[in-house]
Amino acid sequence: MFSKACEYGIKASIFIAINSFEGKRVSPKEIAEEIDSPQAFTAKILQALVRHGVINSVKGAYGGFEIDKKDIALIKLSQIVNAIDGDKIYNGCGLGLHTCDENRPCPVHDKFKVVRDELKHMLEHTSLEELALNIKSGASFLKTIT
Amino acid sequence: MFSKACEYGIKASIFIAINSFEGKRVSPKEIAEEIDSPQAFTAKILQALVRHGVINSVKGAYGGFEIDKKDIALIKLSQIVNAIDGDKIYNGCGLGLHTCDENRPCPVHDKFKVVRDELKHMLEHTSLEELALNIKSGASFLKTIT
DNA sequence: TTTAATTAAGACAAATTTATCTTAATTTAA
DNA sequence: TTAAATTAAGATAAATTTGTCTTAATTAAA
Repeated sequence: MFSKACEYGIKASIFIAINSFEGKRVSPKEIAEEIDSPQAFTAKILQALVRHGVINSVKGAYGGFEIDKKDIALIKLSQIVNAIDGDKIYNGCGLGLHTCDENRPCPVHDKFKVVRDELKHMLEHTSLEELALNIKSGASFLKTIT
Repeated sequence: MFSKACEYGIKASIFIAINSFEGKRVSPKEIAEEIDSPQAFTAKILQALVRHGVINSVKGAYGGFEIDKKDIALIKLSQIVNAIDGDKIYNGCGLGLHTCDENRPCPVHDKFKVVRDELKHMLEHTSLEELALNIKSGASFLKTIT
């Protein structure tokens, strides 16, 4: 469903959010350890999230990645997915037709639309805040137990 | 959402079904032309569909691919997707965790479940027959206009 | 039985995604 | 101002997916 890059991006954003609640910046190393992802690849994804304004980076000593506390509740999964995978999840045809719309639909256009609308709704209504709070409370987890 | 292989597999199956209604077998060449896909790659996917019993192949002169008429209404999209992409669409964790269940869910487990269940339901309740009939009636299309 | 037509299979190649490594640029603090 | 700590960027490599090509195996019909 999502690319690996997107999976890492979501998990990294959650971990950054958790730490930003406490005013702490985190490094790619910490992030990669906490979400069980390849560090250098994760760093690339963080760069993309910074470019898209989802997270902030501070260079130099005592630097790291962070998210403005007041933004955490406003950031939706859709923004993270969009920053990394683009909008193909919204606009792409289920069967890969270049143009697929009501006028000239692919065979699964209507059926696919229901599923995609559900996905879209989920992404647009799920905030980083609620995901981060669930991790903090122990209701969900960022990686498999070692 | 689906792999290219899966997209081609679905479109190919629909085209084969349409022709099987009329008792005609079709070749990989015809199929690839009709669904606008790379021929040799499509042939590989057809082999997988044959191995999984979704379609039949007949070698030699006057051979080609076909589907038993009586099966067309019974074949569901889920069988095609499963033959090509496996069951990861059903069992995989939205964030790639190796184990993700009610006991130890990933951050999007519940939210993702709703979307995946919708997709699963769609795939399991959409028959090759209805997709093929919609193409025949001109209500949907297998490729973009040239 | 032979030939022509066809799918099957496997080796290969290209493109994309995932992952790593090295160096540059920036920033804070001493 | 210098040094240390950090992210940014770009080159490279590995893995996977997508796509191609050649040859083998099979089959129907003449």
